[in-house]
Amino acid sequence: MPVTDLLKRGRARAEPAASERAPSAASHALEPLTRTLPEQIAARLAERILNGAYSPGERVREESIATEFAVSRGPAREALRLLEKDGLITILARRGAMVTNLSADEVREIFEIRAVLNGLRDRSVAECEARKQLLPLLEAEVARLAQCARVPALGEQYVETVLQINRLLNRATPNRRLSSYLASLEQQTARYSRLGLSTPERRRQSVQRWQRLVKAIRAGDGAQAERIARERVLESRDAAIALLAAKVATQPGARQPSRIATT
Amino acid sequence: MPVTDLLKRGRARAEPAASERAPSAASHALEPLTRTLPEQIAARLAERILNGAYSPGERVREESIATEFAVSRGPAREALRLLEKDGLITILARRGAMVTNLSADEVREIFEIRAVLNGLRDRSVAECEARKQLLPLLEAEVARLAQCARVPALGEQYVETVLQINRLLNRATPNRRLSSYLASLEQQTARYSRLGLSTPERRRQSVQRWQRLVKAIRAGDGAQAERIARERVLESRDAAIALLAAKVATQPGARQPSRIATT
DNA sequence: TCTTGTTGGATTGTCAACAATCGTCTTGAC
DNA sequence: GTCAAGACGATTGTTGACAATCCAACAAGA
Repeated sequence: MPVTDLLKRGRARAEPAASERAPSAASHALEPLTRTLPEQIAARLAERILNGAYSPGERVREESIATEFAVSRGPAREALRLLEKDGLITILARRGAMVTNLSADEVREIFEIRAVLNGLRDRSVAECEARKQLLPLLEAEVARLAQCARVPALGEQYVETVLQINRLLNRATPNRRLSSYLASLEQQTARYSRLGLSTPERRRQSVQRWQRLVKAIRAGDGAQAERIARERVLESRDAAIALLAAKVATQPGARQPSRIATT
Repeated sequence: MPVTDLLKRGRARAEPAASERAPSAASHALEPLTRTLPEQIAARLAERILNGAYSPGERVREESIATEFAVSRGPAREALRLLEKDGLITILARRGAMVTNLSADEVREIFEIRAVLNGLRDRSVAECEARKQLLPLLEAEVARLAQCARVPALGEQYVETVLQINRLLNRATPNRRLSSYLASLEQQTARYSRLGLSTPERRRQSVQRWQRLVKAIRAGDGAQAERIARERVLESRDAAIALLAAKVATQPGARQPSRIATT
C-alpha cells in the first residue's frame, strides 16, 4: 500500500476558506458542491477500474481500501455500494466485493440495451427544439472525426472524438434520466468498446454513419436517427464480443469468486 | 410507531435448525438464501411505498426506521440506499432521505425509456427459441384478459392479469439484465401506471393489442412485437401524465425537501 | 418591514469494537 | 487415496457513540 491518498478536504476546515465555492460559472442546480467521502473514494476506485489498475474478478476488501484512504470501513463500504450501483463492482452478501467480470453474454446484453437506449437518445435529440444550438458543435466534431479517419496514426484522437460526440449527444437529450442510464451503461462496457474501430475501412464506414446521423438530426428525422444509432451500437457489440472471444481463447482462466488475486 | 416488526430470523440461531435451507425445489444459482437485514428492511419499506402508506415527498429518517425495525442505524441506512438504487427513495447528502416524488416530466422520461426497453424485451422473446414453452401460458393469460375486459366489474382482476403477463414476458427474455432494469423501472412508475385502462373501450383496444403481440411472438416476428410493445407503453405513458396533470390541478402543493411531513 | 448574522436542535456522517458468517485447512475414517 | 466432519482464520454484518453538518427560528441592524 504505497500511495496513502489524502482526500479529506472538506473536513477539519478551520482555515479562512480562501477559494471556497468558486462563484463563477453557473453550476447545476441541487448538485452538492461538497462531495461526500464515499463519493470521492468511489470516484478514485472507478478511475482505477477503468484504467485497468484493478483487473476483472479481482477481490476488493473493505479493510484494505479503508486503510489506503485513511478512513474507517464505513465510507469504504459505501463507496463499494456506490460502484455496485454503476455495475463496476459486484457484491455478494457476506462474501465481499470484486471488480465486475462480465461474460461475453453479459456484454452482449448490455450492448443490446445500449442500442435501443442510444436509439431513443438520438431520436429525442433529432426531435427536440434545442438541437439548433447543438448542430454546429456536432458538425465540427464529425468533421474532425473525418480528418482523423484519413490518417491511420491518429487512432487515439479518433477514439477521443467519438467519445466527445457521445458526450455531446448525452448532454443534449431532454431526457435527463436517459443520459444517466446511458452513462452508467457506457462505463460498464468501456473496457470492451474501444476496440471496435481498428481497421481504416471500419473507420471510414463509421464516419459515414455519423455524417448520416447529423443529417438526420438536422432534418428532424427522429426515426432515421434512431435507426442509425442502433446500427452503430450493434456493430460495436459485434466487435466487442469478437474481441472477447479472442481474449478468452488466449487466456481461458476466467477466475471466479474464490480466494485469489487479492493484490 | 405501533408495529414493532420482528424480522431478525437468521440471527441468534441456536436452535437445532429444523427447517433450514429447504433442499427441495431447484433454487436459482448464486442467490443467497439468507437475505441480509438491510434487504429485508428494504423489502418491507418498498411494500409500504408502493402501497401508498408513505406518500411521495415524505421524509424518512434513519433513526425512526431503525427503532421501528429494532436494528441499528447502519442497516436502516443501507436499506435506504438499496431503495435509492431502485428509485423509490431519493437521498440528498447530509439532508436525508425521502420518498421519491416524480414530476410529470420525470414520469414521462421513465415511460419513454420503458417503451424502448419493453420493445427490446418483446422482440427478444419473439426471436428466441424458448418461446415455444412460453406461448401456451401467454395465450391462456391473454384469454383471461379478454374475459375480464368484457365484464366491467372485473377491473381489479384485469389489472392483475396484465401484471401477470408482464411478469411472464420479463422472465422469458434471454436478456437477464434487461428484466431487472425493467422491473426497477416498472416499480418506479407503479404508482402512476395502473390507471390507464379505465374505460371499457380502452380495455378492449388493449386486449386486441395483446392478442396481436402473441401472434407476432408465435410467428417469430420480432420487429412487429417491438412495435406493438412500444405502442402499448407509450399509450400508458399518455394515460399516466393525464392522470398526473389532473392530480396536480387538484392539489398543487407538490411539497419539496423541506421540514414537513415527517410521519 | 426586510435583510443579515447567530444560535440551537435535529439529523446525517464517521469511527472503532463486537458478533456472525464463510472458505479453507486439518484430521480422521473408510 | 478419497471423502466427510470439525476447527481455525479471515472478512463482512451490526452496533452504539462521537463529530460534522444542515435547517429553522430568533435577534439585531438598516
